[in-house]
Amino acid sequence: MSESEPKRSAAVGVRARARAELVAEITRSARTQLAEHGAAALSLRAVSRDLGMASSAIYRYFSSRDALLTALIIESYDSLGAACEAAEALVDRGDLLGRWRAVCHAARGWARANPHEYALIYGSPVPGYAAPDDTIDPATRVPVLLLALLADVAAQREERQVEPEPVSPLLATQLQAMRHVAEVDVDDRLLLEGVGAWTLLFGLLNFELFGQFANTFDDADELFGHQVDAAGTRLGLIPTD
Amino acid sequence: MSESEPKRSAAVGVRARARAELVAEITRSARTQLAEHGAAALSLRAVSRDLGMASSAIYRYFSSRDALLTALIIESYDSLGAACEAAEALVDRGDLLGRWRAVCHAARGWARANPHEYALIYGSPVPGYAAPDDTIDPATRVPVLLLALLADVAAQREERQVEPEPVSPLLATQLQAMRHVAEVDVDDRLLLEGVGAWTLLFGLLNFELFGQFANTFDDADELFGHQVDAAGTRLGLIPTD
DNA sequence: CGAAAGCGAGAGCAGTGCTCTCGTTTCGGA
DNA sequence: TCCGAAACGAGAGCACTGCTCTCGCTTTCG
Repeated sequence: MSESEPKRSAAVGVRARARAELVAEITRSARTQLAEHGAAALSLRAVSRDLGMASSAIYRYFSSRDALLTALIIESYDSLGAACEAAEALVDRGDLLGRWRAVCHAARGWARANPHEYALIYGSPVPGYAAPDDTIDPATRVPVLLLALLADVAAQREERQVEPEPVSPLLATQLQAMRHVAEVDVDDRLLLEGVGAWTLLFGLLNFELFGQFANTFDDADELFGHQVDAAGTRLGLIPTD
Repeated sequence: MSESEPKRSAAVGVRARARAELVAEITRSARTQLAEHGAAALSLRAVSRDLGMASSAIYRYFSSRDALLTALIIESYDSLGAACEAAEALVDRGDLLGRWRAVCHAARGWARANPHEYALIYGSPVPGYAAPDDTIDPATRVPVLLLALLADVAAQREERQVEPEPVSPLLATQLQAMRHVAEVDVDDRLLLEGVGAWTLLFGLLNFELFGQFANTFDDADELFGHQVDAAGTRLGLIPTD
């Protein structure tokens, strides 16, 4: 536990400290490269040149290019999640539609400001790439945020009677597992509507950022706002309360 | 295959014929590589080795790796479009929900059968890559198919009065441009609903194929069917007619 | 104090996209 | 029919990549 007798009390150890700093510097340089030229152009050698060290030295800190990419993926998920959470937290808790809108527009704002990071996490995965377990937690931040919102929707309209959606055993199990992730209680119907809204949100972002809207909705501001509001209506969110 | 017609042969030219064949062989080999290892692993040198020719010779037929990729993109769009069109054509014209379902499930079937091709056209684009004009036409096959479906929806329910959706001038212009692509007449409200359905469809496919549903909807069959039917309901499609 | 582990540099390997040159083959106009 | 021009394939070469291995040096720790 405690090293209570360091002769020369060198805190955490000069080597460990240097290591942490170098890991941070490497990811910082890599993040810059990612933002400027995209994940495909991320080069370990370019990072090493940027830091003035031999390319082989990078491997003391990241076992492979994929490992570095994984670190960037985690950072990106966290960055997006933080942006959405921050925007949503600013809205009055009772304004459910406002909270939904805030999440959507924050996600879009982040994606447009960081297109390469967005493509890294929501675009085509690298062929041989298997997402390590470290990535699934940050990846769930936005879904968890939406699940909490759904729970508040369910709570707010609890007096109204909703007839249950008939779902198959498999789908029911999957929905139950989804509830378990965020520890919320939402009926099947609303949960399915939420999955649809979540999917639509990132479908819109994919189309806009990956060029599928090109030549038609080059300016997707209003289309996005309309679709988000329509999805909000489907979730039972009403303008003011 | 008789070469006893010197005039015809001369007209086509042995060299032009060889060229066309080689272009076809190169794309065939490249398509195999793409299907097996993904776009990132597509190597001009590997293609040249596969065909038993020097790597530099490839450049007589494709000016760059990107040019080859563009050919594969066009092929993929056409393949997906053809699959959807074929499936949709099998359904009775009056069964609008059936046609919508057919398109969606055909798209999903194609995407799952050709995941790398799907990632190539609906995943993150190559950073410096600008889609040539040749690609936009094949890319519109599925949207055009859906627009035709929407037009039939509008025609079938023409008696029912729909109050117009208030849209801004910009959005109205964009929707008008969209109508122009497929030469159909669909009111703003239905058109917006159609864009949402189209976006949701590929949002679902992206999530499923790119791993966002992992650990939750590993088997997305029923979720997909449910979301597709829900979108169909929103479009005003009813089970049977 | 001395062995062990961590570290950085450099050389090297196999692979990539792409360019250039150099003979050869084919085409098309005179 | 002939001959210059264009198309072509092969090979060498350049600059770059991820990654491995070895070799000294330094920090750590028993």
